[in-house]
Amino acid sequence: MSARGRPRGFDREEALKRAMSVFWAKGYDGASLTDLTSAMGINSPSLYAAFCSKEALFREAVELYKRTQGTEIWTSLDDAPTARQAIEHFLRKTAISYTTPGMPPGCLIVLGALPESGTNAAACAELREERADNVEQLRRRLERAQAEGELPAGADCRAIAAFYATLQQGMSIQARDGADRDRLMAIAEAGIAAWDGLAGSPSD
Amino acid sequence: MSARGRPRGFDREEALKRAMSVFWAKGYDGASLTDLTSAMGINSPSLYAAFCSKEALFREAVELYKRTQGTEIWTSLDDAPTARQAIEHFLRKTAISYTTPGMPPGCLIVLGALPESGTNAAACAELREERADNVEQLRRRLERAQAEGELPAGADCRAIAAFYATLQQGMSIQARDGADRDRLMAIAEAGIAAWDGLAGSPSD
DNA sequence: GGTATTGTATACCGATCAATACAGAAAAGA
DNA sequence: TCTTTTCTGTATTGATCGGTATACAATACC
Repeated sequence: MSARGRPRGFDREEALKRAMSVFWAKGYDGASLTDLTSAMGINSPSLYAAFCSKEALFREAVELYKRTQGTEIWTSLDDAPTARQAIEHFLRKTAISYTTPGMPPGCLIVLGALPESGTNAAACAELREERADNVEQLRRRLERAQAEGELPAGADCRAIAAFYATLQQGMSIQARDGADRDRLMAIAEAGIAAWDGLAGSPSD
Repeated sequence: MSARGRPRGFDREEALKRAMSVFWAKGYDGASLTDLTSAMGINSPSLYAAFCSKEALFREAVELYKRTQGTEIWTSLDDAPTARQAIEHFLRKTAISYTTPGMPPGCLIVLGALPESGTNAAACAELREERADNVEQLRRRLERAQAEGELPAGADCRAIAAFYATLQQGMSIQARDGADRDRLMAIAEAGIAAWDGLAGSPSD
């Protein structure tokens, strides 16, 4: 690696981690450069030299978030032997992840940038795509269960996937509103109790 | 009425209606005074003379929203003869209200101001209280059903209420993400299909 | 008409926004 | 040592933020 010139005086990964926390807590628009730089312990020129722009920094923060936060929510989807167990893990891990001590409540992907809410067209579009991806992951797991005979052929996997994704997104708002882990877990358990009604009798 | 002085040159109610639309579409922080005044067709001094401040205008906009938008969602709660039918109406009216043509998708109460997301401590607190009120309304209806014997004595009304409120809040995000009425209705139907699992076997 | 009262339009306030110009500091290569 | 390269701190950019001072216009009361 060509390490010409003055070496960087801060840990890029650590600074990114702190930027992620700020975006997570305040959203893209709510996180000012002053918020970011003071949390990262650097000045704005250093931020722009290392991350190009607020938007690029946000993109990297989202990548870091996906890589490090609540990963078990999605890995357990495919690992669980049945779709029912997959959904159980999905909801319970969500309840736990959204109330991690020392971390902002709720999910960066869900709360980080609502569409049409600000100047952040790119950030909005990126998060919306992530959310759409999440619904797809759920749908694929349910269709697998359908192929394996766990779900009846008539089950509307698309609707059930949207249902659980919607519930999870609502849990972000609940967490942000102050719901503690027990309260979130009770919602998760209700979602699990809902499974039989959904898997058994698909809506017409 | 003391109509001393120069009469107001615009319709206050109409201007408030337009302000509500702007807040609804962009949220408290996302709605700039320029957005508001240009939508309302007035200049900022007129806005401040009529509504005192952005925060007070937002408060009035929220009141107007509660008074005019999706009222059937909540009136049908008490009107429906059974809790099951109440929840059916609740979810279906939500799907319809959140995708009203010509109106911003989703709900102002849910999307208007996320906690910790900006400079709007008062606006956040107000909306959070509204959301908590909504959960309470659901809980009261379920407890009534419990008293009437529709729900078993062991049912966790608080958890079921939180579950449906959470689902509804998630539907706001789905709507804002572009889900059309059919898609939202499919989620609502899934929520209805979930009822039996919830009402029959309360989570331990 | 004259005065008091109230609304409107223009132009502006200090603060903050995201983003940079610039100069000095710290390293590598010659 | 000297040049080149890159990073850092200070100070600043133009734009926009929510909110107003001021002058003028339009009405009611007298």
